[in-house]
Amino acid sequence: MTSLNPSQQQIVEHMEGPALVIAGAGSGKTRVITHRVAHLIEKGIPPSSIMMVTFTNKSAEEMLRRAEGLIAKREQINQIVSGTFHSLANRFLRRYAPLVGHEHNFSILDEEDSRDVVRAAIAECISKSERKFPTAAVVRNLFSMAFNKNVPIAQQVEKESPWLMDFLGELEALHTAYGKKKRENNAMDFDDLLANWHLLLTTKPDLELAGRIRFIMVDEYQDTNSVQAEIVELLARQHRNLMVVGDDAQSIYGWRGANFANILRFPDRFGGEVYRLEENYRSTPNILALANCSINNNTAQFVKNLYSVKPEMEIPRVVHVYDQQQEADLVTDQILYYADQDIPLRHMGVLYRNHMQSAVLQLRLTERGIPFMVRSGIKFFEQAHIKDVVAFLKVVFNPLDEIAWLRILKMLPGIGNTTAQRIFRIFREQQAVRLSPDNEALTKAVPAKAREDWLRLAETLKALIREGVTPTEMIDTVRQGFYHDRLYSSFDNAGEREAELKYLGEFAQKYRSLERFLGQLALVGSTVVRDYDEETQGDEDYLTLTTIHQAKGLEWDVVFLLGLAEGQFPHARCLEPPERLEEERRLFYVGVTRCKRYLEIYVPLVTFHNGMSEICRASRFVEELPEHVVEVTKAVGLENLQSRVSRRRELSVDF
DNA sequence: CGCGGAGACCTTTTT
DNA sequence: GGTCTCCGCG
Repeated sequence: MTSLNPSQQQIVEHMEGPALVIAGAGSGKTRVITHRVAHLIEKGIPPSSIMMVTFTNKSAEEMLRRAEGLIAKREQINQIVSGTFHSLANRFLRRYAPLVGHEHNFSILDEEDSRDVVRAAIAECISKSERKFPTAAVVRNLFSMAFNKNVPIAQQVEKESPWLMDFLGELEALHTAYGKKKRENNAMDFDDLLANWHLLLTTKPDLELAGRIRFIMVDEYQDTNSVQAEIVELLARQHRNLMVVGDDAQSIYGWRGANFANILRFPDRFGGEVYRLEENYRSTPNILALANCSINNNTAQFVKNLYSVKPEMEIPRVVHVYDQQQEADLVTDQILYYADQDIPLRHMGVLYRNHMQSAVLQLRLTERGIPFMVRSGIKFFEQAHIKDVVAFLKVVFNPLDEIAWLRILKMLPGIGNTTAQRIFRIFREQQAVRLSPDNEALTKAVPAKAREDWLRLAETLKALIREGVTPTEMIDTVRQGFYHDRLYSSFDNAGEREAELKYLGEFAQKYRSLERFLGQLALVGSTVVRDYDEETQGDEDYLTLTTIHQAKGLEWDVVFLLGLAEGQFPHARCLEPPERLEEERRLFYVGVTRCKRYLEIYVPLVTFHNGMSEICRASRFVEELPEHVVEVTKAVGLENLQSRVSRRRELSVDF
């Protein structure tokens, strides 16, 4: 599609007031937004007064990439206020942090860091009682859920985790302690970014951002939670030029508080035009038929009439396979088959429900020499050695970052949790000391065993705080100096890890300031995954592997959907209540509608569960499809497998 | 108080 | 298969 159709054009030219765009998969949602932004700029609206916001990093990247294709002037693109809610919150708060009780150089806690802070708070304020207190992970998750749904802790516990009712008092005390600790450490977690942004917009409506933004475009509006929706409303309060775009059928973040009722409420709250886009430009009619049949099994879905403008093509395939190994084999074969048909690898995507489902395939692809890029999986920047080195940069940036300090201190032999905390406390009391640990009071707290390494640490830190040191230089300094021995003594694959640290240094070259680099790492980096194939560089052709959640907004000619087994997809935890299951079905819908031409769905007979193989049934999402929309095949040798599997199971042989 | 080993426990999806 | 927790030794 090269030009806009009339209904898209109409939306693009919609100049004033609120507008809601309800648009099906493949109907050009993001396209409408980017064209509209280009249109506004053409009309002379300053780019710096236009905001494009969305929920995930991937869609934010995609949005900006597409805008680049439409707007000639580089500096105009750079001026557009564009990103995820979290990245925009970060930008805004860097400037105004003192108004919410933080310094400008606040740290951003990732999920693991947050858990550590919660753990520390538990240790401090909950006495070891007879009762077994929930783990830090459970507590943190609870806090986050309550925030995302915008309800008090008590209500969240009562509704979703009644087994924690006994701990209600402790949990509330802990929540306070957690907040206090974050303030002491000059740190915000992901939720605080939004909460504080929201707070500023409410209490200081005259701050720069809200007034300057005249046009707001929100993509994937069905994925916003109530806090995000309110932020948008507050930003648009003055000029009311708010356009939200979404598709209730693609709402897949309900589990973290997203509420597609936000879409429904929009006309009541804002009024304005409602547009619908139902023409699908992406998929063949055969794929859409499958998608429509599937989504019609949802009762809480608005009927949508997606129709394709493309000619009929191949029927989507459902392939029954034995297990993940065979699945990986067959998918690899098919990838090579399509490659022979002159379909480049970059037009093929492999999608799955959870990261682990891709592990076997990654191995197979490597063996067969197919270059690929994992868009989501093992989180590269969250591995221990990466975090170890980054901790040094964090304390340079924010000397109050307790988590990072403790991490560093505990690397010294003879220093464990207790000593590390004692040292940190002394350090914090003597604010003036800042980054020079070769200080008397501190040195006294260091056990003799660690004395030598302590001096080396002091030296390293001194080198890092010199004026004008770039993030890359810092990383290299730590890697070659202080961290080198530790790396080789504590990991058996130290060589590999060192190579990854070198890569981290290269990655950091894009960032001159520590603030930008650390921000990137915390907000975007956690999902950036390094390409596994070393040769996958630059413009080389590679296959994409991704979770369905992160595939939203993307499209491929060939799509492989893996692991359509009951319990995996839909996931065992999402069978109840019905809303959960319907969200899973929407997830399937999202996966299917990523595909332009050739869709292959794989159904394994055996899956892994708790380290054991288990027979499972085909996913209901496949079973409930009418015969005419798919072509079902069984992998070679599968005919007798059912009985073979049952027999093995009786003998309880592990296979 | 650090540290290593043994055992329990969970392993959805994202910022 | 990997992380988190607990326990006992030095």
